Amino acid sequence: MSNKNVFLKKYFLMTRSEENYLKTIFHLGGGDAKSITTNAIAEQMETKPSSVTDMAKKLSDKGLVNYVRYQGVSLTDAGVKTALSIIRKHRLWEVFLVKKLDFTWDEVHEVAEQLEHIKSEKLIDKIDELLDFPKYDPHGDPIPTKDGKFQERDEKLLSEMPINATGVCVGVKDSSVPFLKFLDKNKIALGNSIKVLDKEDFDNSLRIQMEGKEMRISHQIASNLYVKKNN
Amino acid sequence: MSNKNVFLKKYFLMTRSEENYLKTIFHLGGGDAKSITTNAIAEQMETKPSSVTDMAKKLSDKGLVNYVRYQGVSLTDAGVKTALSIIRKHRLWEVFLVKKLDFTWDEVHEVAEQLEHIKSEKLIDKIDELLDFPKYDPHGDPIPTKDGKFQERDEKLLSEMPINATGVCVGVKDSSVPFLKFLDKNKIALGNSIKVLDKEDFDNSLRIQMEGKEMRISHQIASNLYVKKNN
DNA sequence: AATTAAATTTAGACAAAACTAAAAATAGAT
DNA sequence: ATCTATTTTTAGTTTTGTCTAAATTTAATT
Repeated sequence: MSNKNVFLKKYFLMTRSEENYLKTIFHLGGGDAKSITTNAIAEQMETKPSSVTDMAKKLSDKGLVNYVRYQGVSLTDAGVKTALSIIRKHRLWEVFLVKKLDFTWDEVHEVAEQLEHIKSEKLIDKIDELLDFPKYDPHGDPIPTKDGKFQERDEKLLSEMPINATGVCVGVKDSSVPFLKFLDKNKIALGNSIKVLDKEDFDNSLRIQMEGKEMRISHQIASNLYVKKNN
Repeated sequence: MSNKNVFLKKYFLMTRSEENYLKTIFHLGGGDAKSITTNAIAEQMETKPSSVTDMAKKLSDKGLVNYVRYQGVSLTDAGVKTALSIIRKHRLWEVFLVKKLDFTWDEVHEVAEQLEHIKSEKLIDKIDELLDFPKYDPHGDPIPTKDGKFQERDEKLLSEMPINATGVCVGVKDSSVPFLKFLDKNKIALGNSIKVLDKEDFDNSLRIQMEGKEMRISHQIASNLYVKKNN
């Protein structure tokens, strides 16, 4: 193997497992210099803390995480960049599946988990172009740009909106299959207009108007729906 | 793990490596009850014969190949079925890349090698539908149907056509990047009409008419181009 | 039929990524 | 400040897929 390839191997070739760790650490907040514990990562990934320790060392050797024994890990700049590129691929594939292949929003995650590891810059850029450069995935999560810029949104959980506030559904916090199916069944979709009519102190449930229709929403639901407030 | 999943694991879950072996064995002719030697497989896959032996045992245990020590392997019916499903995915993805994402035909193989291992029946069926159920991939190779039917074509190598015979370019035997780029540069494309004008005994080169334009073709090229003869 | 060359398999080792069980370090509570 | 409960790491093992080197079988030749 040539010197050049040794370089490539060390700095660019990521295994599927390494990519999944970076993604998880990012989602747990490890991109903001915050240290994430091995336990937290293990729980999220349904693996054992000892496995996380092994991987932390490997990713640290590659310069992708800062790891201090017993203190947890955080992502380096290179780690953040890599994590964002995987998240970008994941979310673009989700949009592709929904827009081009008629998948429902509760079906896309599992397949995107596989597609996000396909290695071809041209492929994902062309998919991006085919979809006309979408800004959000089917669950309302923002899609990082090619150069790793992350669009943060000014959104609130429905449960945190005051009475009489109006807005638009823009995302879900919980994107599990049962929750998404529940939303479908109750005709709650991203893009829907929302007005908070009343809050019930007793159980924290809400009375809202959605697309003109009045309905009651439990706290459980309201605390998993993101709304962009009208100003 | 439940009993059901043990069943699934043994009979359905194929690793990437197992899938690549089955595909290679099929391409070497192991689907026609013919025995393929470990050496041939090793050479094709750029691996060592001892590694092939190991995998032969594993695939035999799974009922996907017939393996007799020192005699080589051939695919069982289940093995053929699995190989065809991977080849189907590979070729459909190639069509997708060319038709929907403007890849050139020399760029698609490498990416399709990755995409062919994505596990989602719905995904590949939807891709098939999006492409309007294509019968051939960008190199003219037939795409197996969902139920594993393989469309054989009545095609000849250009080098085997008699003088004055006419036909249409339908495929390439060698689909390496240099050969495909050569064809592009010389405006030789699938679908082009062809007439054999003359054969040169000295070096086996051909004088042909392609889309009305006369050109000289070396034996090397002619023996890697498939032509469908007009009747 | 014996010998030799080539192909194939076995045995043992390694790397990646996971695990278990035991040891070590940290943090919380008195 | 010490003790204990929890967290984290270490050490050693497992599985998958690969490798090398040695042993074995097959095939070819005389």
